[in-house]
Amino acid sequence: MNAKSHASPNGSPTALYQRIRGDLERKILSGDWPPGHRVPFEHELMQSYDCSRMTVNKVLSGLATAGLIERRRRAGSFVSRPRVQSAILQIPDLKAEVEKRGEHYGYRLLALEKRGASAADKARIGVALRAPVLALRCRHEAEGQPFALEDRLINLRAVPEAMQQDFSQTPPNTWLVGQVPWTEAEHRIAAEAADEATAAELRIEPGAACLTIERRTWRGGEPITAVRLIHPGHMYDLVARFTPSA
Amino acid sequence: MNAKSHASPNGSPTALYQRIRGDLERKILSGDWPPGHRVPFEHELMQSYDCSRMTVNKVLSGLATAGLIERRRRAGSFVSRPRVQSAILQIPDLKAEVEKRGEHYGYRLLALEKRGASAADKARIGVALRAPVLALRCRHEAEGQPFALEDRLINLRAVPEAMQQDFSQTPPNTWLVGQVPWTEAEHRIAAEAADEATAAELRIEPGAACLTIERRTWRGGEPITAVRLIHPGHMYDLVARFTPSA
DNA sequence: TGATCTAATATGTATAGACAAATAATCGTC
DNA sequence: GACGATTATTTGTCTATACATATTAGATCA
Repeated sequence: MNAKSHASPNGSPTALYQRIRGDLERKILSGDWPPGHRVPFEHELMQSYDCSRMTVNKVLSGLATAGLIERRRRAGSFVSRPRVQSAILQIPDLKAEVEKRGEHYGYRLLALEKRGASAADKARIGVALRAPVLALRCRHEAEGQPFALEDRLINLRAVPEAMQQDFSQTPPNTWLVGQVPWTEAEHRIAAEAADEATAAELRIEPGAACLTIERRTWRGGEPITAVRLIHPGHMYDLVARFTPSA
Repeated sequence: MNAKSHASPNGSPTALYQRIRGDLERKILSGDWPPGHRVPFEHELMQSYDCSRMTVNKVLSGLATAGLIERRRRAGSFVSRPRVQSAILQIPDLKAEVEKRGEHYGYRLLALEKRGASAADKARIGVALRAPVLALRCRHEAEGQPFALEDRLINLRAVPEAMQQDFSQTPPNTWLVGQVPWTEAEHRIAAEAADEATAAELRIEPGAACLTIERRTWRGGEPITAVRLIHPGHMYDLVARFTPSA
């Protein structure tokens, strides 16, 4: 028996694997199979679809790593309990984002300093006291209007190349993305009132609501960078979308 | 030759698949293999690890669906270009979250109305004009202190059971999670100043910075619910974490 | 030179069979 | 009925093989 004999009956060229996966996903996501429902055993599925166990196994393990089902030996596979409420949060590259909307992107370096890490720096980025760090503060603009303040700390032990970079031209944001690989990241999102300095630099009223995003990244436990982005709350929305089934 | 002969040399019981995957992931995430680098061919890996092609194929396809590599027939597999900056945003179940911290959770239903969808409702949740919706507003408290205002619209055509539910006891939040499966969600995060009513209900100063999260969910294109959560900005942080390698 | 055809190659999908490991169910014993 | 050992079932992993399919590099030809 050869693989071709399993092309779907209607002649569509979809792989059998995809077809089974789609069928099961639909049953689960439609609520047809509620959480806790037992998915057919592998040997039942191989009969239904007239295929080998490897094929249905691949489908079921895939669904398991995607979190749609849970599998227990001897017991079977079960539709997972209520989905965790999670979403993919896209942290945009500001320059690319602005230009994608056809607006003119502007950038201004406000301050740059190489220094030994202070106690505050240490708390923020997690390097040793007096370890070399690069601190910079800059402003992003769209059509001449400030829309984000970036306050960044870079661990120079992890990213020594940062010293060679001319940050008066390239935003650190844009440079670091794609330059330095990371393995872990943490984000913290909060709303705060703008203080005097921030308000002046963003050209908004002191006390106005701002959306702040703090982001820290590591590579194998070593801190890379910590950044704090302050957006005027009214002009910036973060949109996160989630659709199951990669 | 049997499967057992591939137990890792040091006697660890890890599956060969896991070991290969770990090895390759480390190479990629450490930056050892930079973006664009060609991963060894399947036949090369099967020689290195002395295993069958199916095994390395499973590893490589896994890495591909995880987005770490890209595969091209005849050309080979390549480490992906700079990772998209995305993160898993955990939208917590408020009640569970508060109780997890050992604090007393309180809840108060402020308003509940069944009505035909207004134009505003239509814009917000996407149902037809005058379609039946359930609108409710409630407050979440931790240790007696308000920390979130929930303003929700439920599409009664999609979730008729909502009418039977006693929302003066159970937060809609908690009830909907795990009750109604969904396939798509959209989140919008912004900072806003509290208006008079909001400030009174949250017991904060009018104009204080608030973190608002809007969330809309669908099931197969049909709107389920739209919710707006308003948090006093100072007391609520959202933490999102990302670690590659499911 | 440039376009086109051809063969080689790497991945994509699938099969059938094998043994390992975990665990639910059963049976036997006290 | 409670407890413990045994058995059966299901998933987890792996092998060796096969053919399909996309794509590239090289050969061929206009």
